[in-house]
Formats: sequence, C-alpha cells, structure tokens
Amino acid sequence: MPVATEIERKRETLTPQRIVTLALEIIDEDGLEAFNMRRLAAEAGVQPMSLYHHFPNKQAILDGVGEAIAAAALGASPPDPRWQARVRQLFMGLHALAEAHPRALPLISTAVLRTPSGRRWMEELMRVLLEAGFSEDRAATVYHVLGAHTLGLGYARMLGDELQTTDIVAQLAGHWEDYPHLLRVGLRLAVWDGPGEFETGLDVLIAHFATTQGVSA
Amino acid sequence: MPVATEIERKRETLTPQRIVTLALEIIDEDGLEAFNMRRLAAEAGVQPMSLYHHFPNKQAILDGVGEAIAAAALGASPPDPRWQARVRQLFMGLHALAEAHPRALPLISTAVLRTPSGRRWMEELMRVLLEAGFSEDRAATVYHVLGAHTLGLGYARMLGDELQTTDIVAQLAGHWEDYPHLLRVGLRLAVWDGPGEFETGLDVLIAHFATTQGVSA
DNA sequence: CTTGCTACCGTACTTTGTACGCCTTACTTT
DNA sequence: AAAGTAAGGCGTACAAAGTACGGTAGCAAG
Repeated sequence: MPVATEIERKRETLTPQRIVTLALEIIDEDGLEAFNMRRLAAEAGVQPMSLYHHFPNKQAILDGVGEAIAAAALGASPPDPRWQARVRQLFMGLHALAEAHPRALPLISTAVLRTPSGRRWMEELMRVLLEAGFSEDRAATVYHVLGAHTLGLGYARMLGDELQTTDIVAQLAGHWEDYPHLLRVGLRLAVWDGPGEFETGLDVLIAHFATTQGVSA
Repeated sequence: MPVATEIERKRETLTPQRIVTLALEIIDEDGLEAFNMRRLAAEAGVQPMSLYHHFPNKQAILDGVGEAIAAAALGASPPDPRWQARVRQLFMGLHALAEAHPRALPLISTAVLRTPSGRRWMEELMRVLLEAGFSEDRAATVYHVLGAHTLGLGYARMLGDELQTTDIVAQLAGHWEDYPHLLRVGLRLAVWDGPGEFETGLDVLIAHFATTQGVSA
C-alpha cells in the first residue's frame, strides 16, 4: 500500500491549506461575492479545475475557511473560573473573529455548529453554563441572546461597510426636510466603533442572566 | 403630451405591484436564493425580459420587496409618549417584520436606510431619542445595540432554519463523546421561540440606556 | 391610414459552478 | 533501468442566471 511521503517537494504546490488561505485573502479584501473558483485559481496560479482535486466543491472550500477562522475562537487567555467572566471571554473571542474578518461573517455565524473548532467553542460555552447551574433551556437562551448581540452587531457593521454611505447621503439629499432628526445623527449611524458598544451590551446582558440565575460563582 | 389612462384593461396585467407581490411570495416560500428572474417570470405567466419594462434590474425588484415589507414597520399601535415605551414599540415592529418574513431578513436589514418606509422608521426612532435628550452619538449607539439585538436574533433564527438540524445531528453523531454538554442542550439551540427571548433582551437593554441617560419621561 | 407609444418577447452574450476525461509526472516495483 | 500506476493538474463543455439589444403587436391620437 502506498504511503504518502510527507516531504514538500516543490514551491507553490497546491494544497488545501494554501487554497483556504488564498480564499480567505480574497474574501477579506473583496468580499464573499468576489470569491469564485476562477478568481481563486488565478490567485493560485492554476487552472480552475485543479481546485477540485483538493475540495469536492466551492462550499467545501468555504467550510474550510470557516474552520480556519473559527480555530481562533477559544482565544488565548487562560479560562477564567468565574462563569460570567468565562462567558464574557468566549463572546469576546467570537467578536474578535467578526472584527478580524468582517466580510466573512456569514461563514463565522454558521461555523459554530458546522465546523470542529466552532463546535468546540459551543461545547465550552455549554459546559460553562450547565456547570454554573443553568438548565438546558436557559443555556440555549443565553446563547441565543448573546449570540444575537455579537453576530448582529457584526452584521450591522458589515452592512454599513457595504452600503456606501455616499449613496445613502445622495438618496437623502433630495428630501432632507423629511428626515430632520435622521440627518442630525447622520453618518454616525454608519460608524461602528465596536468595543465600547459591544462590551457594554454584553456586560448588561450577562449581568441580567446572572441575576436571573441567582448563582454567583 | 400623453396622459396615461389609468383604467385596467385586462386581467393579469403585469404591474410593479404584482411583480413585487410575487417576488415576496417566492422569497417567503423558497428563500432569497430561489428568487431569480426566470422563476419570477414563470410565476407571472410571462417571459423573463418582460419584467425589465417595469424594473431596471433584479436589485430594483428586491428594493421594492424591501419597501413593501418595511411599510408595516411603524406598526399600528398609537405612539406611546414615554420614550422607553415608544422605542420598545418601534423595535417590536421591526422584530415583527423579521418574524413575518424570516427569509427576507437581508432585505429588511438594509431597508432601514435604503427605502422610504425604512427611513421613516429610522427618522421616528431618532426623533424620539433626540427629543428624550440623547446626544447624536448616544442615539446612534442605541440604534446599533438594539438593532443588533433585533436583527441578530433574526439572522440566528434564519440560519437555524436553513441549516437542517438533521445534518448537524448527523455530523455530531460520530464524535458525540467530544461534545457532551453541547449534546445535552442539543436541538434547543435550533429552536427560537422569539417573543420571550427577544422581549426580555430588549427590555434589559432599554432599561440600561434609560439609567445611563438619566432622563425618565 | 399613419404615426408612435406601451407592454411584451426572442435571441444571444456573459459569468460562474462544475462534470468528464486526458495528460504528465514522479514514485514504486521488478 | 523498464514499466506500471496513481495523484495532480488541465481543456473543453454544459447548465443556470442576469440582462443588452432589437423586434413586434395592439391601441390612441391625428
């Protein structure tokens, strides 16, 4: 039986690793919709069909990208033993992923259940909550609410990035007397200065669950 | 100059109204990705290119659908004079749209800035907040956080609907010992029983902004 | 009847995913 | 060294979807 010798024999060989890395670069630079097989092949210096020797289809490559991103979800900080702090760490990690790769957010959202790294993150969250005394139902609710806060902020920011503000302003220009208050707030709506808003909301929600739960450590 | 006689002359004439209605039906039933010009034309009993006499392109039809949905955003209830209650009403209205048309959520998200009805909703929100004494910056933050909560919950639910749980379960089946806690919570993660979770989070966040703000009526 | 407008249609080009099968290379086995 | 073989890469081609472009049919106004 043939044993694959694991020595690299050439520069620039196509590998799943390299494909995923290039795919992520494309997505980060030009967005998910700019990612297609021909573009990816061109970046790799290869013909489109060559990619199919390493992945069965485009979705599999996207899954790979999701996994690559999610690999960092658990974060580097040592787990805090207090459950509130640990939950905070976990969602801060998720938020960091969304900040690092805003255009890839749809991949991140689905990764928490579809990729190994994502599932490890979710497992850790559930472990912390269940050991803190949450019921299964309450644990699911905590994920729903905090996850919505985290990913929702990411989606809103992504939409703000894609919708060029110039277009919006141009469309408002015609009827500015109809939207006096909207115009006062204006472009501030399109500016998402993450940490402050995110962390504040996260803390408020965690505190709420802590009091509902009635358990402290 | 030609004056268009506004009498309908035939049953089943193609109109922007009918096109948008049919488009929304397709999206509600089979999702955004199932909506394409050929399918839409078929539903309308017409050839694809006929649609282009009423809309310049596909995006314009989607904008129309967004507008049609957003038209209900302000809701039917009479405006409550207390700002907390009014803000609550506004986001409950937005949430109701997302519940009514989960597959169309991306359209709803962008409608708040891109369609007239959406802008009216946003204008009303900004009016309430500014008149309650929020600064422009704080008003934007309130929208960011509450909007993320509302739309984020919608996105999470939508993803849960699209990802068939059977696939997830199948993928977990192989390594169930790796995810003991995740499995205890299991399908509860995919069940989004909206009102409770949404309203609770919304109230917690509004209460937070109320105390930060220091203004009551 | 002619002119011209409105609504609709047919054809065809482009982009993108990917099925299918060929070719080359380099390693294994003799 | 000769020969087989499998893995990696490639060329062609087709299908789905958006839409440019030009046509046609019917009705209104002159």
